[in-house]
Amino acid sequence: MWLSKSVRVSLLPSIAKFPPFLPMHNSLFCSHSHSQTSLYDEAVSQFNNLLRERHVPPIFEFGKILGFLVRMKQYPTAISLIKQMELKGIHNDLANLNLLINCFCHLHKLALAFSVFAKILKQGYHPNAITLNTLMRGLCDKGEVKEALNLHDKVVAIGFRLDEFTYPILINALSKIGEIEAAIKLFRTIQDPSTVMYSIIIDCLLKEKHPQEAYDFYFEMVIKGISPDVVTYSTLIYGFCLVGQVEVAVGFLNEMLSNNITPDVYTYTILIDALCKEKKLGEAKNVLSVMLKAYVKPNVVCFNALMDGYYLVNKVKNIKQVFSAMTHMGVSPNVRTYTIMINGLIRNERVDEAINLFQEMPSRNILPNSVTYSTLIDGLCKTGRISHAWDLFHEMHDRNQQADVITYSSLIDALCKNHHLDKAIELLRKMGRLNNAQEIFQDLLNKVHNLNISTYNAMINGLCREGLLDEALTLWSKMEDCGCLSNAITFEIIIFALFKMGETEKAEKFLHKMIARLVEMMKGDTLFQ
DNA sequence: TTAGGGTTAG
Repeated sequence: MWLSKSVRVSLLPSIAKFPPFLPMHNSLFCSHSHSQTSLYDEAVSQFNNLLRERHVPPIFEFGKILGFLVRMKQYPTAISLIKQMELKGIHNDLANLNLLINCFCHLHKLALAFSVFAKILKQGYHPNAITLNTLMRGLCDKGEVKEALNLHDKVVAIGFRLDEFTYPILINALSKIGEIEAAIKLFRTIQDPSTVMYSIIIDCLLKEKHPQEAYDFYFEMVIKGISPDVVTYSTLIYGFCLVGQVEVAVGFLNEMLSNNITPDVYTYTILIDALCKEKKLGEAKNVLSVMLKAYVKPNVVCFNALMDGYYLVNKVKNIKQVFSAMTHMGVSPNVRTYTIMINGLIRNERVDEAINLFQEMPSRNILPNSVTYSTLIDGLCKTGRISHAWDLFHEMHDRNQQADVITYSSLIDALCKNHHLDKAIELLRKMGRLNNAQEIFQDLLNKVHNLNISTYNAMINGLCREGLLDEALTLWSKMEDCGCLSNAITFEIIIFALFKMGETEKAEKFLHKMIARLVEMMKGDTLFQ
């Protein structure tokens, strides 16, 4: 009921009036002739020209170029150019030193970032809000949110004035680590929260599935006269689609249109993705044509969402159409495009085509990541091609792509089902060396069921041999809980391992348990096998 | 010239 006023007439019927497919030859969307590389080369060569001038040009001339390189995410280059300036005896100003901090932060080299900060202080510059905001963002990006908050508290305590950019950084960081209460608490300390701050809180609440609270924040900002912008609306549309309230999302879309806020590529992509996930491909396509008519160029994310949708409804043929439209518009596929295609082909039982696509990736300069590997490994496992999956598992390891709980689960599941216990144990051994071994092991426990006693014994033995005694005992409990009672071999494995690890007390307990079980079985006139 | 929020894959 609380949303009835904001939900206007559904836009979907009006979208449906648009023609079914799009004019792909629109020259406005074709790729530009200036490549990123040439702009980069141009910037570096201009910088070198500045360095060669007889009279040192104003520092901000260097700064302009450095700023451009930072926007292009060319952090190592920017760092090396700043070093060259210093080698020539040109002193950087505060702006350039801030920029250097920014580069180190993006490369997660916080120690170096802080050493520049020390240099700023040593040279007698007064750090400004940008300096501190950049450092705080660097800490947050590295997961050191507490340290960022400490830094904030310290500088505020000495009377330093931060600015409107500071709080979005901190609130967002708290939100992203799930500390929503702390995020809201910090938000409430700010006198005049901005649209950005409201958007962050709304986004977080919706992602944590608290639509009512999110709506309350939205309502509060409107009442206070703080206008929601295209990001706020896109966030609301995304979040309400996420909690399954698509009609509310459409209401927000209508509201943003009547407030003359133009949807951008994010807004349209969010809608296209939501419709695709509901298998409403016709409507998704219509949103795409509305988008094109509004001269908003779809990006790779948008095409990826659409392709995933087509696979979901098994329309493999349409993928080629989308793929060529994408290429025609100068949008390059990325690793997710390939992963979506590989996954879609597997879902449509076209594993060989998926393998071909996977093999084509390096020639396109796109390297498979752990999701790509896991997707293909899972497909191979499910179609019984275990040895190929096993090879890929080793390949991903060699190429520094970390296997995770999903990769291990697929493989262990398949190996257990196909009686390749030796290999399952080899995996358990690898798991033991991982940070998230416990998580993977829990998942494994959920997956293994209906195994027979010799399978359990083999796995327990494997775990014991690797010194993973806790895991072995957990598996033992699970086995007994499942009604698969230990036999003499099970006890022997566990008792031997416990003695070997010096856990004499536990070993003796097991010994007693074994004897008691033996007596019990003899009483019941059952042979102890 | 430098700093803040929203979209896609197993």
